[in-house]
Amino acid sequence: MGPIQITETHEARYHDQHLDLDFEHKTALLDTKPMGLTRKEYDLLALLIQNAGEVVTREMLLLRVWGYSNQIRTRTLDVHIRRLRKKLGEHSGTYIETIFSVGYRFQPFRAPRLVTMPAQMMALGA
Amino acid sequence: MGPIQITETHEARYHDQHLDLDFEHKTALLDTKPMGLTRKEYDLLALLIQNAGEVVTREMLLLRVWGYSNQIRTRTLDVHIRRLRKKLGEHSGTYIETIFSVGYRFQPFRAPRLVTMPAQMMALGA
DNA sequence: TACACCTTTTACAAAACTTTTACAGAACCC
DNA sequence: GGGTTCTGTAAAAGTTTTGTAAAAGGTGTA
Repeated sequence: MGPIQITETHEARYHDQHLDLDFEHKTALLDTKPMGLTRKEYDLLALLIQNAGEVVTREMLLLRVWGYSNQIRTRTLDVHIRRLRKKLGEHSGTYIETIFSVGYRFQPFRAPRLVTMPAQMMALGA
Repeated sequence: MGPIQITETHEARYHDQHLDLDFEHKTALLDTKPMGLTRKEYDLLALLIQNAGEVVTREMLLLRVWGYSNQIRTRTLDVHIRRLRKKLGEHSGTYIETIFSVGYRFQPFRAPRLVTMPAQMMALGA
């Protein structure tokens, strides 16, 4: 397999049907209304969005948002995720996905979405 | 930010008519849909695929996926194989082969299947 | 200092995942 | 065929991880 070219483009904004982030001004709008995110909440959401579609590990989130190096045991990430989801309201389930024992993933809004079912349901052939 | 050059030394992906594994991102797609594998399920499938066409012994699987050294009696490998087969759906028979008293073998899709031979002879490379 | 607001921890509940158990069925060997 | 060993399977039991509410701890500011 040959060399891979990755071109990193740092978009200045994220935009979809409901959500707008301006990374330069650090503002977040949900259905045109300011989300009222705190600093940490914004940082967390921004990092997830900048990796939209990919899993971001807990380790990475704790490192990049909190500056925590490995092996620190804390639930603060979970609490912030919860508050983010709350502020995302009815869309939270559409946007922020939990990857068990790994981290979280932001999925851009685009209905209909590919299913990501809990593994056990899949195992049961649901 | 400019382009980044990454030179791959090992295969980073497996791909055939139905199945796609990205070993770097640890994702598995079956007919373009996420398989929803758990960590152990993924590790198991990845190890089999990385030895596609060859028998991987129970001993090796238990060592590499579970860290179990020899002489541990457990059925967890069998249970995980079963769950993998379930998630592989209709293709499971095509992909995962049981080698009696030896282990399992992953066969890439469309690989011509060798004639059924007493399993142990095959395992010995007969 | 007192207040308002944000962050982190604590403690427990709930969910997801893994392993064991128990037995049925298949493969193997005479 | 009959005995033995191994694998397939469902379900129970066990473990780990995440979700949540509430309390405690910080930080900035009037």
